Amino acid sequence: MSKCGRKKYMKTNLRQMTMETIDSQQDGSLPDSVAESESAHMQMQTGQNSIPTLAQVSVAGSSTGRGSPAVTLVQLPSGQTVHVQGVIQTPQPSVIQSPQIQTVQVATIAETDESADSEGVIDSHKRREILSRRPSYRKILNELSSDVPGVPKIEEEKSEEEGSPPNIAAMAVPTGIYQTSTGQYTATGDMPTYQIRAPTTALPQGVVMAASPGSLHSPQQLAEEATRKRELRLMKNREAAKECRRRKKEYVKCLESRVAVLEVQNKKLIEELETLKDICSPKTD
DNA sequence: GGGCGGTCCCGTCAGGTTAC
DNA sequence: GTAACCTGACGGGACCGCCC
Repeated sequence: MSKCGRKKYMKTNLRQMTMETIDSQQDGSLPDSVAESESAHMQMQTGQNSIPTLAQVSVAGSSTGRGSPAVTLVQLPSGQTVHVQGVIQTPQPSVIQSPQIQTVQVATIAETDESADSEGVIDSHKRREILSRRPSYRKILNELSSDVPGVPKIEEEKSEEEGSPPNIAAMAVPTGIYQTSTGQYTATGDMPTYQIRAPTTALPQGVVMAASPGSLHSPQQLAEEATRKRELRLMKNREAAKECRRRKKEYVKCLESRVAVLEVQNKKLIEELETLKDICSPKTD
């Protein structure tokens, strides 16, 4: 396999992994609505399907308020009711909660309502859903940031006329944003290069933004105009690609931190389950 | 030192999405 | 309807570490 072939193979794998992560969250495996079924969630998280129903769990009241700890009423087999403060305190939106979820839900409703539709139409819709592009990283993260205080908001890119000089790739990168799980980005290799690198994207000095089409007469002028337009388009696309990659990095980093949080939550839930088991189990003296 | 694998970043293209 | 924007995919270069 050639080098490029390898790279594509790895890139494809990475993409698949990312999409699998997204899928696994979109299919409801994350505690988006813990308050709805905490007992079921506990079993799901621990993977112990054989555990008999030890106690009936209900959540008292606090599911609507963000930040307020949920008090869980645990009804023991003996009839005794125990107040347990849950580990999960707020229904937290998934990191990749996005309009796409809504789209799928709408599609589901539509399918239900219009059950007389032909399967072909439904299939084409489903295919469309599957193939449709995800919302942009900025959109996803900005929606997140509006829900979750800890999530940084991706800044709107400032246009050159109002922002930094165009020949400096000044990006509002939070400290440590490039630190991945492997820590490779923290090395002094790539980051400074990324920030300091003088862009090769600046338009040639002679390139004017646009000439009025009416003033173009000769084929040479038309060709020059076409060249200018192409260079302008390439330059914009270059910048857009950079910005897109930056957002993607931020998005991935956000996912990673989300995973870390969920792992901690999961661990606490397991501990809580063990505690409840101890409480509920008959004492063998 | 040179080859090789792994990783990262970049520019470009193509095609989908969005805004007007 | 279309220009502008966004992003996946591709090809390529650079860098680093390992092995011979």
